[in-house]
Amino acid sequence: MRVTIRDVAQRAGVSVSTASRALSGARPVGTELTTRVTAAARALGYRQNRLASALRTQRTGTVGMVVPQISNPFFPALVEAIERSLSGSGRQLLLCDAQRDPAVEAVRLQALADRQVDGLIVAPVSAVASADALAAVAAEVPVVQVDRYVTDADLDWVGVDDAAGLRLIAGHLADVGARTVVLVSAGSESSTGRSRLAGFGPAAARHRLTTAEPLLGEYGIDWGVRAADLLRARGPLPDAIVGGNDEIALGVVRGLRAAGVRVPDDVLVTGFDDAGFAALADPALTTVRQPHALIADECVRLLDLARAGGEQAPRRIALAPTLVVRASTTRS
Amino acid sequence: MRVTIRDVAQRAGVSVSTASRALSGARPVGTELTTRVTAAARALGYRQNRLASALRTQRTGTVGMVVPQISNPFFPALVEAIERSLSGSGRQLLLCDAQRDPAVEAVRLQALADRQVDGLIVAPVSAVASADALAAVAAEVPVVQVDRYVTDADLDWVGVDDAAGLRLIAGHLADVGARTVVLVSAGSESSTGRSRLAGFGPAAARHRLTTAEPLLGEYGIDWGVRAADLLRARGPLPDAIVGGNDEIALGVVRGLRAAGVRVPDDVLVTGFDDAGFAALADPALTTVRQPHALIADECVRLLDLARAGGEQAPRRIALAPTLVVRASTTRS
DNA sequence: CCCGGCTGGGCAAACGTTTGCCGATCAGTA
DNA sequence: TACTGATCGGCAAACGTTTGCCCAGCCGGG
Repeated sequence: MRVTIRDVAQRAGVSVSTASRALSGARPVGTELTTRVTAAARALGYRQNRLASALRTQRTGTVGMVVPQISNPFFPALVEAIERSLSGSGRQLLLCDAQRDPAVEAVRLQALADRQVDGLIVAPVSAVASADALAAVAAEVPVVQVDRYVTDADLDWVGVDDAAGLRLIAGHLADVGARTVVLVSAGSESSTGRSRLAGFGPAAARHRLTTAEPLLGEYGIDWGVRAADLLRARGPLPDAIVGGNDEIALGVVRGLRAAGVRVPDDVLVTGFDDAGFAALADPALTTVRQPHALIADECVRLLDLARAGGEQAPRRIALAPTLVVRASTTRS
Repeated sequence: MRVTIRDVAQRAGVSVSTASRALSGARPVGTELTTRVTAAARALGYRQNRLASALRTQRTGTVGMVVPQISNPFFPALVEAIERSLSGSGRQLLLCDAQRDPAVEAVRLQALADRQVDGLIVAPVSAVASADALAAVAAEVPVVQVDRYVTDADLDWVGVDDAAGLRLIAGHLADVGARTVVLVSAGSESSTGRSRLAGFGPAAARHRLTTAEPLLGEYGIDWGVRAADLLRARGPLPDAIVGGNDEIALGVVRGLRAAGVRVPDDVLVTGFDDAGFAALADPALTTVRQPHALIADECVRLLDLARAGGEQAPRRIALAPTLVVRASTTRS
């Protein structure tokens, strides 16, 4: 049988309420009693039953998170950052995987809400198919979207400033002498695909880069490989290929290589996200690093704000990324 | 105010206990009442408060997991598998990151125990420094170790059969004509380092491979790079280099490349784990794939067993890996 | 007609906390 | 001395469930 606050109170010779107050500091308790209670607690090895506490206070000290797929290397980094950001205030992360399926995602969201999490951080699987479940759960508990967002829902969002990232890339490519660039990215099912596409044109124009028609598929290495072929079939290659994320970029590199095109000697390639393997790939990938820690902090801050402040206009926070130059755009 | 079982009972015109029994099926309830209760629950959109339920039943339907570092690409795959395995029985995973620090790990373990998780799945940070905290928490809740284990604690463990993995690698290397091999792995702080070292010699001998003195450092790409240099300094390279995990192997490839040694043309390299980037690397890495799903299922099974069966001798379950042959050992 | 057993509904007590309220004690002031 | 207010301990009621126990009703057997 675990030791309860009742045992502590008994050993300290005080009432349960006094013990509770002495331990939690909810109200001042005489110094002598306080020491007696804390001594008793230590002696007995008392540790609070968070469940009972949560039932009473309506606060679990737990934040739920749902990611589309944890094995997608972008998310572990984010999870880690959020876990760290939360642990600063003694909270825990309850993590779920949506298995890339909006139906699974809906179940997970409900399960987390049933567990009375204090807040929910969600990277929605789909910009449209995830909307209903997200809206439903947002009615019960503060929700912050991260990385991706659903359309038609007035929910907070925190992510990277895609336009800024593309400006960084365009600037860098211009610096190393590229004149013509083409974007290979994901289509508009995901919000990031949409905004990276939107940001590309202006960024290129700003640095006087000539662009060709973008190739839009899906985030994934396979699409990158295929896009490389399509690109070669289209005629002479551009000076640089801008990948919508690191996986696409890596696929492009692989596809070009298979055809005897060398990176970076014949064509430059850039990624987006700075997922773990971007540095490990060969050639190491020039990319744009998402500010994980900042994103995480911002998510947590918005959750706290939502709890404190009640209803407000949804906030959309786009944080500035940084450029990471590696071998894939460095001519030796 | 959320709708409680009380509201459901009221609307159905029955007592709270009947409502509870009708919904949970804990005891048979007349068919008419059952339908009335379920109809009321649906109409009101009732969803059980898991906290209250857990407080009463002493079962949270939540399993805690602590990993050394979620951004280490091996763990997301494991987390995903375990999450999936648990969701089959309607349970949730409460994930924590130990930030590679036994002290943080201890805090996380306690925090999970305080939240009354039904079980704990832990990949200990350190074979020795993690032992005390793990033993302490194991006194309160069933614990299963995964991947790594601590010495001097009688706790269940589930992981991969390192010896079998090395036999697969040795056999494959012998098949492709290698005669001399050397192991580059991690030292004995981690249990896997120890057992992979132990398995290497016999596996090589079985396939009549000549071995040289192993190089032992730590899991990580940097050590691989350094080891490649050490190896070259030592004299003529072996036919094949066996990495203790994929990161080391990739580091070795990089180190060799930098010195103008080609993989696989000049020397073969293998990894271990089949982390996500192993397939993405260039050359794609021949490696041994951990059976994530099996490991996950086994962890969950052991936890359930521990809850049901009470105290028993600790079980150590080593599951057979499979060989994945890729470019790093394929001479064209 | 009586009795025993079974079915199924409801009361109320838990689970381990927190907290509103009451009242006791004590110091300070008139 | 009496009164006021502040300080602080304790009682007991919550939080939302589940479940042990009791009891009513009913059926079948003797």
